[in-house]
Amino acid sequence: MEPEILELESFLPYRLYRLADAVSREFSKIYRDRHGLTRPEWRTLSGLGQRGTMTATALGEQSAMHKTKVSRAVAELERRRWLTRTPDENDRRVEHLALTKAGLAAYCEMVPLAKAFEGELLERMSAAERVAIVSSVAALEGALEGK
Amino acid sequence: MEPEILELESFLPYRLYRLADAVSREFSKIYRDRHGLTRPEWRTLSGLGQRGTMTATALGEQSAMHKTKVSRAVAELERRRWLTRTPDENDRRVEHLALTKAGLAAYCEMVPLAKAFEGELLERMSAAERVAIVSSVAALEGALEGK
DNA sequence: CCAAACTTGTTTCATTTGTAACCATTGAAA
DNA sequence: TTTCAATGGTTACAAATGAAACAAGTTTGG
Repeated sequence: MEPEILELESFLPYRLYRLADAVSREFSKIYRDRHGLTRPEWRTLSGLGQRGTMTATALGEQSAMHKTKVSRAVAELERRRWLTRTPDENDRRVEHLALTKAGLAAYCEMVPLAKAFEGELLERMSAAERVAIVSSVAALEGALEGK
Repeated sequence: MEPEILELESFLPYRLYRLADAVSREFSKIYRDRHGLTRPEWRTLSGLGQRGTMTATALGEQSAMHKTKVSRAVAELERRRWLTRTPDENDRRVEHLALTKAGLAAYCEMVPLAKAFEGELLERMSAAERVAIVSSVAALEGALEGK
């Protein structure tokens, strides 16, 4: 009997991973070249810039990072004096993180670059494709939920 | 002036990466639990199963892996006696890789599991969404090309 | 023919990552 | 209360990764 074949190039998990990896790699050049940030550091900066003040746990949830990544990213941004920690008054295990002026400046510099990157990508697609990518990513996320 | 905000949760590179990571992680359980394979090893097995015989360079191109990943994955599969190397007759730098009986058996066991995984995901989406995900991933890949 | 440039594939080293153990603190139960 | 499980966060260790140097072989241009 013929062995059943899997075509890797069109296998969804592979396809998706390769695309995301390529996009992420391309985008990472921006924050790497600009500020020497790693992806966890960029996400941390981004999360705090967006929300203002967050705990490490909240950061991990928002940006889908393991707590060790968060811990290390926060440590590095603190070393740069891009963020400060404020102990919670009621629960002494918790720290509230917030960007300093320098951190906020870096964030404000990055935001337009990030939007421009995303814009350039979307610009090269038709309007229908733009809708399709957003909605089908959501659909697939939903499909994965139940597994 | 208000600082411009980036909403990470809907930022395409993040969105895409998170989805691909989740899908890949879920799928990786299958080859990890079953055979203790890493992702590069799985891709190598998959490439050779699909194509029969390939060089390391070809494997890297097909499955978007850095040559060091290929090198290490091949070494591990060889250690397991899942593949053999045959020196090229004309160019002694090149080795042709092929699965052994044991390697092929593992591949044949994995293929239906992989297809079932993909099928279960797609099954949870509407027909329109299935079309949309495939075509919009292709469109985005195309858009990234030109960058 | 021969040196320089290039290709294939491996190895080395530094960095990044994930797992698990860990510390400190809190909340809940006995 | 006192103990025990759960939580927030860090650290230690092992594995995975990427960049760059490398060895071996091949091609090309003078």
